[in-house]
Amino acid sequence: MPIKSLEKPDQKLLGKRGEGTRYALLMAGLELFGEYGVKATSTRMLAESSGTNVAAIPYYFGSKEGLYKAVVGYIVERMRAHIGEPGREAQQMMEAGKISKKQARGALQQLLAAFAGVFVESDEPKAWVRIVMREQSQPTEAFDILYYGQMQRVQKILARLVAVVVDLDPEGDEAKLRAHALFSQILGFLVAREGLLRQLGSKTLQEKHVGMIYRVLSMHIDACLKAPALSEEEP
Amino acid sequence: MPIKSLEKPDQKLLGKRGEGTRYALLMAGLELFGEYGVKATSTRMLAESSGTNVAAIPYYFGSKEGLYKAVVGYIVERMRAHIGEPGREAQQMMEAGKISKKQARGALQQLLAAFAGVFVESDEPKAWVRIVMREQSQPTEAFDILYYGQMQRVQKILARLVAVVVDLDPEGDEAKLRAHALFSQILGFLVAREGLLRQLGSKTLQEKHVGMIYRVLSMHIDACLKAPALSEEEP
DNA sequence: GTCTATAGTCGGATAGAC
DNA sequence: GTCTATCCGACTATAGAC
Repeated sequence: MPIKSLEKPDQKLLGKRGEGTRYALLMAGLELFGEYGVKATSTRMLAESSGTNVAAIPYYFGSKEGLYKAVVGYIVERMRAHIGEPGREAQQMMEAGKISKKQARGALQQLLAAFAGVFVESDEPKAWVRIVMREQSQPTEAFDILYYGQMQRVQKILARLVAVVVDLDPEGDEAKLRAHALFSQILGFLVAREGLLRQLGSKTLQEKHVGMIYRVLSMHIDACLKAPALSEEEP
Repeated sequence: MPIKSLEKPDQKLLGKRGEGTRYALLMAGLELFGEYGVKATSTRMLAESSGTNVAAIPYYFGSKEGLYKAVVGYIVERMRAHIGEPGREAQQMMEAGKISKKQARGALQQLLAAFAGVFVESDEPKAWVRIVMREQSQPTEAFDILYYGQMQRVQKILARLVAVVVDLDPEGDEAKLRAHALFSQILGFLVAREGLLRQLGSKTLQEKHVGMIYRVLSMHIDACLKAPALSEEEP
């Protein structure tokens, strides 16, 4: 039984008969779509991996693509649970009124560390992260589900926190771009991992590597936030 | 003007009869494998796009996978031509003897700007970049061709330059990880572009965005390089 | 070297038994 | 709700004409 973490078997969903099959397909889709992509994952693979049969896919989800979209919706749901909390904290702080630079800096470190946890943490990138990345570089219809479901909120929070620290317009391009660059530093340890591992001469990320990655990222983030505002354009 | 189309039709390759067909397939593969991935690209698509026929693929390359490997080999060849130059300069400087921190800092900025040119520049990420990224996150047999063909060298140069600037062991993990983090900041504008574009409220990257991205990246790189060495482990 | 025709396989979706 | 059997289209690779 492979699936872990994101895939907490939600017992509430298993009440009705048939929900077990539905859920099993969802989990198999999460794993296989992440590993091989939608096109390369056959309904037969899904049926075997889930312990069901090919006919169950059109029955529950209309089609293979329907299953894929349901998987993406499930990812959004679970993302909320995982990185939602530090995000909510930061959001509440900002909405509650003024937030100091120091607080914003701390919130950024915390939020980005949460992402680093997801991206760096595990030996093998989690299947759902791969799905998200694939949608980023080659968006399908399902990208909207991801973006409006969760990503947009995270982007906004990051940009606003950066804006507070560096004294920028939170709606301006510089805040957005700088937030994106910060986030990218973390992302790189996920998407360009294979090359990194070869350079480190290791098959997987060792604990010593992970520890140093966290420290390097924290230091770099801090350094970047010390850089002053770039654009002083008059309106 | 940084990097231009990887796809320069090399006339020298078109001498013999049949080389035109071979080359046409190579170009079609570059485009279609980048756009859809290997599995999702059919031999029919390749034949139509190249103006040839399906039988030409096994004839020249043995199989569709053979064509893919040939495409990856071609990418390495062209990468050498493009980002090779600033890399060679930096390498020669280092091999020639001592290199000052200021020189190393300049070389890093130059080298990373060359990558930014490739990654940020065009509206649509070039097809070959997508192939490289796909191999990073889900390496196939072809990854070796990429890694030992070009990437390894770039990694080494970046790590050594970082080591000079920050006073680190060029073979140590910190230099490698910090170089990787710097590179990632640039990479993020390629792999997470869709989300960024939505945040910017734009269908494509505008010129004003590109300009600001360059400035932000340059500033961030400089800021990160000012951060002191982290590890002071005794041997 | 090029291309058409075709073999042989595997894909997704469906029908209908249980 | 579940599952087997099956349809039919799309796929890769090959055979063989030109």
